[in-house]
Amino acid sequence: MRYHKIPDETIRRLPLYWRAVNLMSARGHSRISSTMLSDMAHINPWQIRKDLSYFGAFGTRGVGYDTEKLREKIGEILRLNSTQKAVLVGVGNLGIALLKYPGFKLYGFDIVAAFDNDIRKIGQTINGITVESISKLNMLRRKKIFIGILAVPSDEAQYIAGKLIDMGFCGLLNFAPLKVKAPKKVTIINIDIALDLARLPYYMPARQAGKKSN
Amino acid sequence: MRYHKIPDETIRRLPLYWRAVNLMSARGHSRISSTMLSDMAHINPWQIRKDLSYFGAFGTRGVGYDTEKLREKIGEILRLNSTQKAVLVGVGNLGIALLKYPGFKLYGFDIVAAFDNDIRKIGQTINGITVESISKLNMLRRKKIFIGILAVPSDEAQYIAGKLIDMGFCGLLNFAPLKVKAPKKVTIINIDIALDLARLPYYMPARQAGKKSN
DNA sequence: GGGTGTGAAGGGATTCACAGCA
DNA sequence: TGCTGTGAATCCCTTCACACCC
Repeated sequence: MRYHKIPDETIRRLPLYWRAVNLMSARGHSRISSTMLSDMAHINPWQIRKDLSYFGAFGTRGVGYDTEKLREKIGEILRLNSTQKAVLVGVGNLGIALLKYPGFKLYGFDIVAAFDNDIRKIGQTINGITVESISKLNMLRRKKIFIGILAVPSDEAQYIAGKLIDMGFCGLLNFAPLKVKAPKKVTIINIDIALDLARLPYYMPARQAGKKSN
Repeated sequence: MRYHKIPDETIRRLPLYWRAVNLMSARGHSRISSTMLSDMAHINPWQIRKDLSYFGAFGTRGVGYDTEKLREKIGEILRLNSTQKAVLVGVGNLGIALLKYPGFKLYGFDIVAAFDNDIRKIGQTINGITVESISKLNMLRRKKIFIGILAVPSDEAQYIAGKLIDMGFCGLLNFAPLKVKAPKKVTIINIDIALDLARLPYYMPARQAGKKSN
């Protein structure tokens, strides 16, 4: 397969494969087939094969994929093979949960600093990170960090995002429930918890969802 | 437009419209056009019109949509017009953040109970909710609650989900990074924070993402 | 004129079916 | 035989263009 634009959906699935392959690697499997991956990631085997084939043919026909090679390859594509430093802004309830969240490590993410403008938060140490004042964001300039996690209130999100972008940040994970405006070179991934929850009742049986509350 | 299957993507966008319409309603606009909605939700006007048209024609040509009517209608489709009771299981850092999260209210969600199996958590009151032991989940049976929010560790998620489903829950919001197995009648929406973050470096300029950490 | 509603066209992603190779 | 790799077919969603009605 040559000269093909890679579907966005494929990129969305790759982290799933990465996780499955890592697990298989940890379990000592040196070979892995698309069917095994399918069982772990809950994605059709042909979908997996097609996704992987966008990046070249690194399996062996009749055999499967070499676990380590596949791990290395997916990591290379997603750029997860080396540690990614990230910065958290907003140390509220959500921010604290993120600072303590163990799941980032699996993908090589490391939150190395945290900022807040609440005087009561500044100076606190959470999970080894000491919270700094937002006015000290500038101290990041020479640290070559490009990923920011925004856990600030909606009305501050745009302002903080702007500051980070000015400082050279080009990847933001935004938890505020609004669309942050940014130049095209900056990638923003939004996680809006309530928005996802909001479509749950639609899929539920009518009798159970949407009852008048008594 | 008749007899059309409604695209899943349309359902995914409806909460966005709901939020925009509510905001316009609060601001006192009695009429709203697809262009105005577009500005707020950052979705093309023709996409909005098509999405809405799947459910009938409730705009007025040459004029736009009646704000209240549209609000009522979208709320009816998503079943957000009446308060939705939900239950939280897992009062760790993330669980606490969710209990205090103000964003659910906008969509009419109300967390009415919280459960954990950590003895130190049980009895604590967070945001007006007293944490109960998981062994007391049964007390929900007659309360007619059908939505559960799972903020438990991965290795407990499947077990807890099973318990809730046995009790008649049919909508789950799962934060554990794994696919929970459930009968088809149960809808599970997954939010996997790290998974979303994991594709950020892919979109970033090569020079900035994936550098060997020094 | 102005904004909605919608069939039709276009574009993308998924699924299929099978060729190709160990 | 077994499993990957991939063009082709299919399906689904988005976008367009314009009919329609205020």
